[in-house]
Amino acid sequence: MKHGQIEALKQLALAGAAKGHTDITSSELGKSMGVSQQTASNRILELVELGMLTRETVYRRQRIRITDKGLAVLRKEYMDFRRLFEAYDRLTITGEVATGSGEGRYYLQQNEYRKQFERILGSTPFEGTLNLRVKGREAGKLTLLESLDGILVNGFKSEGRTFGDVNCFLAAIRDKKCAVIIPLRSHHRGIVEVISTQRLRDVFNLDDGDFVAIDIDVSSKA
Amino acid sequence: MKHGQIEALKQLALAGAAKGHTDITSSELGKSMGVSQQTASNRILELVELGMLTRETVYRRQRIRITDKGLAVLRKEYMDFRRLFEAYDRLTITGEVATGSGEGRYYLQQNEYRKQFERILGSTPFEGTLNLRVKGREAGKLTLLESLDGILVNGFKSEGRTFGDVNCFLAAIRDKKCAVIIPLRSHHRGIVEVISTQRLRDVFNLDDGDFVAIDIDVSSKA
DNA sequence: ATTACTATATTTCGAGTAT
DNA sequence: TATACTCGAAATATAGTAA
Repeated sequence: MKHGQIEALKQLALAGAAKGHTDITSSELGKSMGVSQQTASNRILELVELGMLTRETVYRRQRIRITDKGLAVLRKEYMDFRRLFEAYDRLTITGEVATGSGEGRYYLQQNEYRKQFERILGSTPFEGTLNLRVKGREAGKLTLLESLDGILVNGFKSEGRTFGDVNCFLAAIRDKKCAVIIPLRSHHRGIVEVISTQRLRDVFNLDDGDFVAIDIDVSSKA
Repeated sequence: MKHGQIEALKQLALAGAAKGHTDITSSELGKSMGVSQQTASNRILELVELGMLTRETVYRRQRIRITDKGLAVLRKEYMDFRRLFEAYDRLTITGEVATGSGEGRYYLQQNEYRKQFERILGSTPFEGTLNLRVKGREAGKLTLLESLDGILVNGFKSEGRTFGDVNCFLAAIRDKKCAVIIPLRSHHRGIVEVISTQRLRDVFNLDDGDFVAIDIDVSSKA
């Protein structure tokens, strides 16, 4: 099915052919679509041929109704856009508490990062990260999260080393404010790293293997 | 702006370029659009040229983000569809009580019509119509109503005369169930004709010139 | 007025291919 | 692997026009 056909269906629907009927000329339809009368006429013929419109002539105009088949096409388009514009802005990922490599602690000790995390969390961050290992369905959410733009934490150079940009999302674990950090130039490791103002293992008395759900605000921007 | 461009924008948005970014190849985009790699590549170039996308190269893939300008185009499309699928199903028209030509009463005396109106109202209709004259903005609503498909009341022949099809909508005046009838082959006269099981002038003590609001259920179908 | 046909003009596509 | 160029082919739009 061509795009011009869907556009014609849409214009006819907007003119009232979806709920009832519309009496329209091919010139008028062409004008609303930004094409010629001839092209519009063709569209109507094509759509009738496809069984998406019914047509009768009334007072030299075409009385057009969109059939259920035509309506289904429009509804599919609509659903695509709904997915786009009515997507959630919260994401909950559940993971298993795991012991990290100590890398997170090393990063949190870097003053350039600390200053920026402090602005995000509202207070000095604890010098370490909580690592949550995610698997299966939850890993898909992590992939999604990695594609989103959150709060950008700028990289820097220090002691001859390069520290890269970090993507950051505000989040909460059982209403305790925290943040998920995602190094921008790293590959997927199935680990969610969480920072907070306190040591989360202590706050919630967590041990390796405990499952924790984290609510992430994916709408958070710089 | 071409349709192919809007389709490309939509596909990129669905791939995540609206909320964040998507790393995609021109082949992949082409596949999702049902066009070749070359065409998809062209679309991306065109959209960048139009300022609707930003692009950088990451790991031999194109990291694409939709700009606010691109998002505006998608949002406009979405709004068109929303108008289509989230339209009201009630319409209130206010009109002035007027004395009709007596035609309504004549129609209501025809047994073929009476039987069908009785099925619609649930009980025998009163042998007459209440005429409401509508003007200005309200007249526009009447035009809209005339374009909708309601409950079809079939025409017939009797005493050598042809009685045409009538379009009918369930309605209510101050919670009193009634119906609006619209002869299918008549021209707009700025009059809403209302039938009910009782004489509405008596029920509400109406005189010519009184204003009455009628709530019409435009979703009512045969 | 219309619709819609035919013929021509224009656009768009994608295979081949350089980078 | 990619992207993106050229160019011949295919598809599409429109002008002119008949009914």
